[in-house]
Amino acid sequence: MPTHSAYDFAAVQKKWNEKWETLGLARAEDFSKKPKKYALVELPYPSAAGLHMGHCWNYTLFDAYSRFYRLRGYNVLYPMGWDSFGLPTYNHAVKVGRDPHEVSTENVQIFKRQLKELGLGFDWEREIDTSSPEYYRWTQWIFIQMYEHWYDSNFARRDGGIGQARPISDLPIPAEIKKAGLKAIKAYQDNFRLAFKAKMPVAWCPKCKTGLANEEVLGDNTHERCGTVVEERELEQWMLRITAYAERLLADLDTVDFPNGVKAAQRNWIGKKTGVNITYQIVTDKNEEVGSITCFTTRPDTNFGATFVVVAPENPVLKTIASYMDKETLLAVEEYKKKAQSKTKLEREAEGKKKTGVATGLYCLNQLTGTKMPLCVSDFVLMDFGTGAVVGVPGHDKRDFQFAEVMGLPVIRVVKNEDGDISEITSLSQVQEAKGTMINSGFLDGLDIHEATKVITDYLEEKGWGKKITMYKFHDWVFSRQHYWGEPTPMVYCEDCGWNPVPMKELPVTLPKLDDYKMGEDGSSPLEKATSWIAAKCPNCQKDAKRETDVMPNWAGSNWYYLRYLDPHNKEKLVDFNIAKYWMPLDIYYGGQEHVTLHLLYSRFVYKFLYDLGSVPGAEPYQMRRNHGIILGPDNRKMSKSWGNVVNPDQVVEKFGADAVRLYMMFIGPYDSVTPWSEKSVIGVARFVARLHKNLSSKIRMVKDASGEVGNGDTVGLGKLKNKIAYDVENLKFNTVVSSLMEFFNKNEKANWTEKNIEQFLILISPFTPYLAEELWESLGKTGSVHAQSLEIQEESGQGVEIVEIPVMVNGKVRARLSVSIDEQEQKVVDVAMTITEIKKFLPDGHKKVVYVPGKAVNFVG
RNA sequence: GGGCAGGUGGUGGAAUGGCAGACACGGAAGACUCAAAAUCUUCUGCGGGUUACCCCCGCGUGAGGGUUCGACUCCCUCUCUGCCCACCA
Repeated sequence: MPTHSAYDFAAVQKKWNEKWETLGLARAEDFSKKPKKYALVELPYPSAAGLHMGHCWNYTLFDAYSRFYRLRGYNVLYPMGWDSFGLPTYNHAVKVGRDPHEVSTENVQIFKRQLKELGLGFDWEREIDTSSPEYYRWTQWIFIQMYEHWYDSNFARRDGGIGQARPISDLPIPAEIKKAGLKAIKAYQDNFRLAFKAKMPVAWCPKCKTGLANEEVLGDNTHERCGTVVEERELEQWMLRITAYAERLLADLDTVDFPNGVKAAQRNWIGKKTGVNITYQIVTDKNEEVGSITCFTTRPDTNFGATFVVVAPENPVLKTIASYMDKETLLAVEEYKKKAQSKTKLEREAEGKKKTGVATGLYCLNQLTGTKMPLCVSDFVLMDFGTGAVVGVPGHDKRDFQFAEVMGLPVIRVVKNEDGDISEITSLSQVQEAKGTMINSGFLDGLDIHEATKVITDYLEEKGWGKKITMYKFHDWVFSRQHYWGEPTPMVYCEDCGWNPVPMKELPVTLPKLDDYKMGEDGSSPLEKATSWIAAKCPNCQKDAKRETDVMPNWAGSNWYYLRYLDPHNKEKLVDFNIAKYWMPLDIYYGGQEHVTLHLLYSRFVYKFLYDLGSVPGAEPYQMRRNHGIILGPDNRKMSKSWGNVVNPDQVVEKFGADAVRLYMMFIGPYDSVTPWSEKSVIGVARFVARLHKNLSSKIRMVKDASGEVGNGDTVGLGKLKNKIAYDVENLKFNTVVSSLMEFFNKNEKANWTEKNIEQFLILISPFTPYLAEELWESLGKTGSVHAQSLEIQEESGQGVEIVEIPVMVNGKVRARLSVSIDEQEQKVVDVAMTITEIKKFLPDGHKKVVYVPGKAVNFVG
């Protein structure tokens, strides 16, 4: 029931939803001569629960944005699609015993209905669905391209940069490999392919029964989707060599307009560090040499203070020296290994304070000092960073100090603090990590630590003890999932020929329908039971072979979807190059903070790869990125079923009308804020919509009765309002768009409006309240849709003399106001200002100075 | 531990270095009504003065300093909150 007026918004919405369906108002035109604008919101994951408020918020803001730019004469592309592969749909389908294809199709229908009922004008002719074979054919194509390319980091690129993906056939093969035959050549090539298979320890979710990428495992060691504590398993997995693109992913961040936080997060995620790999010989207590260990360090300057070496329990070096360790020690190492693999966040935090470890009984030789450093094992050293081994400098690294304390290892000071302190280091608080000059360090003594780092690095390289190295924190991307609802990996395994890609003309490899979609109890994919689907011919020798049963992760389809909107029905190519050239890069990409290191980084990688292939026109897909905020529940907590504070979009649209909900989405706060839903505030904008309807309806009646002659045109500032809103929309300040509209209407509600004023006002509000504007446009007797009009915005310049009211201040305190022409002479303004009674009252007898800023302020200083 | 973003009324939030608190919610009073809802009108940062009224004065954007004729805005120090990453060598 509408509660605020006689405005029957439900009927109006129904009427226009039906009419708009056929008009194609949001159609974007390839190669149009109008300026293009490609605005993208992250495509949703369609779930049975329907849209949540966050979707409504994001999509409404950019619907308004798109409509506004269309009115301003832009060729706007604002598309929508479905990221429909993924675990939630699969899990839901299995739970209710149905085919995920059907469940997914139904969910899409729910979403589409809801989007339309909010008046969101997407270009539906470009709709895509990542789980449709026509779409994932190209996801598979990208995978095969990666398989058939390697990264030549010395290749001179056409844009002047260094490093490019090249066909695997261009990979130089060493002579001895060539001699060894085809199998050896293939094995060699496999080491360089951008998509390759490798045995990897992989996080395994026992609930979802699938392997996960590191990125899908949260800090507390749980699966981000279901919250289950993950285990670790070794599996043969497809990997994508994203690390090959690390430098370009870093460097090109400078060329795009992303928020600082996003750039910082990506840099941090890539985690580039330069340092030195130092190799130490491992010796027994009888100085028998039994092996060697390489440690990565960013602080070689402190190496004179090194007193021990610690390796991760998983470090393979331990196997090679196992025969020199006693049984007890080996058992202890095994314990640490298990612990390292199943630690929760709480356990890690507890151990952050107290470290434990075990000494192997072996030693590493510090060539600098000639001392024997005990070789220890501890789980505070991580296998997946650096070399999985650390040289311990307890005097100048807090973790090393804690470890030394527990293990009773010596602490040597090699850096003099800035305050000159050179006392013995006996407590954690004395451990100085960042500043100082070298002491007790032979030829380094007296050098600043940064200078010392350079000197020692060169020295170590010269001696052959160490090697300068650049390290990255992130890893190649595990691209296999052991479940059903994803893109089949288009690879076939032949006993004789090994892995080969499915020929292009046979794509897509479609996901087979099954009788039973449940996971096997051992965690095997239901696809493994699809024997007739698995059976394939080897693309190379035509013998019987088997399909890959692992599917791709849910990021696979969403990595490149924005390209398919450009050319969604192309059967020959992923996207036509010239169409891509017209639309790319995206003008703005609006999405969630949670995607900045996953989707946003990986999709940049995929785009760069496609750029190397010559399939797309530029090196970066997103010219501008903005992150959306979060709408909390009315109780200021994150909306969640468990709190019972979820606000349902359907219900609020029914209660307040789509226009009011849209306006509230704009009005709720800055586009990137975290702010609670407040039904009280919805009432405010609903009142405004009702007032607009009532008041403008009667104005329209008056104008029509008097044949357009009644208005005397005393509307104040419609031109200024247009400029203000244009500025606000450009800067995504949607909340002040609404307040400006309210302010204008409050001022002019009772004025007489000319027909022209009403017309212009309706066009102006149409992006924000599309139904109301269209309805009133019709009752004004206008032909065509209000959304197909153009909005004239006058530039500020050339308007003649502008009068502004400026504050007149005495000693910085406002005492009066004064209306002046913006280009009035200073002396004249000051003279007038001095005659104001208020000013005379406060002006000291002999004021020293007057500051006049034209159009801004006058300030008398005493 | 690192990174990023913030701190403005009772609430959500406005403010290219130039009138702090726009706009809205909530609240108060009044109009309409048998009454209520809805709607409309006026007031609403804090403290004080004059309080018959117009008004007048002081204080105020997390704290402290700095730059400036002038600072919510720029700089420094500190503090608190939120988010992200984190035994990253």
